[in-house]
Amino acid sequence: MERTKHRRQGRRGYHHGNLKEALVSAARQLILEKGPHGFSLIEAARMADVSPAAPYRHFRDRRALLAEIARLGYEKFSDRLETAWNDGLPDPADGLRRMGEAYIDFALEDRASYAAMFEAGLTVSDDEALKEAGQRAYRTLALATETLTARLPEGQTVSPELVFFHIWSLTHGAVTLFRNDLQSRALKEIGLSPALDSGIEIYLRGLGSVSPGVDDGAQ
Amino acid sequence: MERTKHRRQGRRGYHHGNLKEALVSAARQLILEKGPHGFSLIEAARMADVSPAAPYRHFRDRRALLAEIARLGYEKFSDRLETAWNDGLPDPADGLRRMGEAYIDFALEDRASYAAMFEAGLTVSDDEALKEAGQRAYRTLALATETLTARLPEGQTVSPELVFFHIWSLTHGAVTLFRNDLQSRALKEIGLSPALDSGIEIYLRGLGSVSPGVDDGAQ
DNA sequence: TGTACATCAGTGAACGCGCGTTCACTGATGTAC
DNA sequence: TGTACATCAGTGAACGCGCGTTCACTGATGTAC
Repeated sequence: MERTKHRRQGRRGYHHGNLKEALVSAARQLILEKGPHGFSLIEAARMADVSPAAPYRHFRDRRALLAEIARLGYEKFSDRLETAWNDGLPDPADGLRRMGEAYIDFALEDRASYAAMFEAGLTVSDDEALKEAGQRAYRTLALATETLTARLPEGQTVSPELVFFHIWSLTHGAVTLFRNDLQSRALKEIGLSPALDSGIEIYLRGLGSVSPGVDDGAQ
Repeated sequence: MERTKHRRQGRRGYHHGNLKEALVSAARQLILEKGPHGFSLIEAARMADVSPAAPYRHFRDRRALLAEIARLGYEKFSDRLETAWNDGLPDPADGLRRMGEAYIDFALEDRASYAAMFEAGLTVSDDEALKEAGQRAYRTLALATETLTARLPEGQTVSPELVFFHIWSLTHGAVTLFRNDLQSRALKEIGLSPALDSGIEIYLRGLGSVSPGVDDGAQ
């Protein structure tokens, strides 16, 4: 088995067929195992049962593959966030809560993409398409917080940028700490999503967009 | 100059004198430039003007040097947090605010150590001393949130672990996003410390430990 | 339907590189007497 | 104060490794006629 090296186990022959996707998926798996800094193009090629030179037919270099994974991640991420936001209906606070959940779901389901997006050290200048995909996600998050702050009760004025920063920090931080096992046993049992949710709840109450002491924030 | 390689420019001769510290400090600089995954033992040795084998007189391997940096970082971090907390006087909320600032200050002043502590992928099982240093910082943070939740007004009950998680997530997330340039121009001008501070303020208000609408939380 | 040919998507060998680590060694230092 | 010697903290050469990337090449595919 091992010695009949090219006996098309999954391959169609000389041409792979959809090597690009196969490399992306192999890379994702490697990132999962070793982090975005540990993954290697050669190993991804090996996983796709292809020579080390083959990836260069589809990606300029190592970073380009990483950037592609990040880009695809941002697109999927944006889709989910937009769906969750649902134009802020019936209430911006509800939308925000749903986005928090969607954020967490994505980060946990697709750890590899999330890592490529936020831990790979890619820069906006790396890739135009990546930049645009990132901006789309950014705009979605920003829209939500702007809507929320615009509808705050009178007397309450907080800069939307600040609210954006707070909520995103809380969410991103929660994901990071949770993934790195930097939290208590008690918290593990509660689970990430409810733990973050209660944090957003408390924050929104502090903001004044939810009546204090009331669980369901629709008003 | 360049060719008279060993004409003691900072070196005392065959023996370095305090190579261990020199390596730690060189490694910190490298981590700053390339991140904890990019630093190499050989390059640190080169910076300390020493042969590639020399570090092995002081560190078991590459990870051990990284772990030492993380350990030293945790100690300094804990010192600062404990000072900031000041036994929760005059008020736990004040202590928490000061800790937030101390946290940010440390993370910004000593980016390299912070990266070694939270981004190097070191595990608790890597090193007993590292584990203990980390636990000390952890306990300090936990003590603060426990004290805070214990003194919450009647009717307000939130698990201390949750509060711990929220505040730490917010803080860690803020640091991470800020350092990775993932925030708006407006926010950069405000600065990290005030931006986080206002986030903690809002959260505490939501918790009920600060009267709503009042800036100074002493009651 | 068959053939010539351009193009595409692979191969596999090779390169140079920097790395982590080991090894036998040796110069410097400190201590016992 | 001087000497013998153990120990410490370096040297420098070498190893094997996996990596990113390039190159001339070639098999497979699709298209024009």
